[in-house]
Amino acid sequence: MPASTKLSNSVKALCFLARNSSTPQSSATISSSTGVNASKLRRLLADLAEIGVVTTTKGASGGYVLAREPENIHLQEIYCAIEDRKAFHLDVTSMTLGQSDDTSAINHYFLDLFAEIQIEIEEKMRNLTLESILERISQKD
Amino acid sequence: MPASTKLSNSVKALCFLARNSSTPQSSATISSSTGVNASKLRRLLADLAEIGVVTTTKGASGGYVLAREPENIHLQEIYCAIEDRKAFHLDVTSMTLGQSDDTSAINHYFLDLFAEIQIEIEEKMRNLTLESILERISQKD
DNA sequence: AATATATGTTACGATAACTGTAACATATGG
DNA sequence: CCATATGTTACAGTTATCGTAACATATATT
Repeated sequence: MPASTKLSNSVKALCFLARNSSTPQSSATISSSTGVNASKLRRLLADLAEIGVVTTTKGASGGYVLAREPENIHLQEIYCAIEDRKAFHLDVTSMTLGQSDDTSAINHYFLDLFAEIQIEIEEKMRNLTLESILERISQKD
Repeated sequence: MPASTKLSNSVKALCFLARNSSTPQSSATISSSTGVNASKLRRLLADLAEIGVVTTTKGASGGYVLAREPENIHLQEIYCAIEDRKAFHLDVTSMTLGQSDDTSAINHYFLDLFAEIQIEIEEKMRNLTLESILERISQKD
């Protein structure tokens, strides 16, 4: 799953949990409401459990519960938890041997540039909380 | 080709042209120096010719020449010329029918967010000229 | 005018990524 | 003991990417 899809799918699940916080919600329940495949949800929520965004309980009447208030959950930590490969797919073709110095210098240049952009994106996401997203999606225009 | 790869490949070609500006350079020549496939170079350079960044001449001893000074060429226009599909691959899974309002609202939320990020990236690239890249890659640390 | 050279464009097979789903081990409440 | 849920792995179908080849078009050069 691309980083962006994982991120939006995670937020879909977390928003559902925020709105159904009285009892644990199973991946099947979340799936039928959000439309995201249950297996994929489990994979994402397992990662989010590791960083303490949700708590999980197995067995009958188990499921997922939001572990923190929505205002204390921000996109950046979600992104970091679910994303293994670095970056938003801003890749430069891997350097091949025997090319000119310029070519590898330019590769480095763009790797640096993309890393910089990556940091700015994460900085932006650090200021976006689940709370703010819930507010935003609640107001119908 | 992903946008980021197209961009770096374009810059590789343009840097080569900037450093060999006395005569037209063929795609084959640029390819052997940069390591980028000649066909792909022609595809990219054809787009760059349309926006007047390079001029092309066909036939014997023809090829590509930089049409402007490197300080008047910036990354944003290169990016826009070569990129057909929008955005740096910050996609949200296409919305499926029959899902909850929240789900589609969240899709919209991320589409907006990614569009915003996209604009910021382009803004950043507008300030990066070919000249500045040439300077940067010339200084060996 | 003929020819070699170069661009512009399309097509194609091979490789890799993504999608959706299934399957199953592990754990736990009733 | 068993139904239910998570955690994890695997797999086939589809889609995207990659590198390359091929060829039509155009044009210097001889």
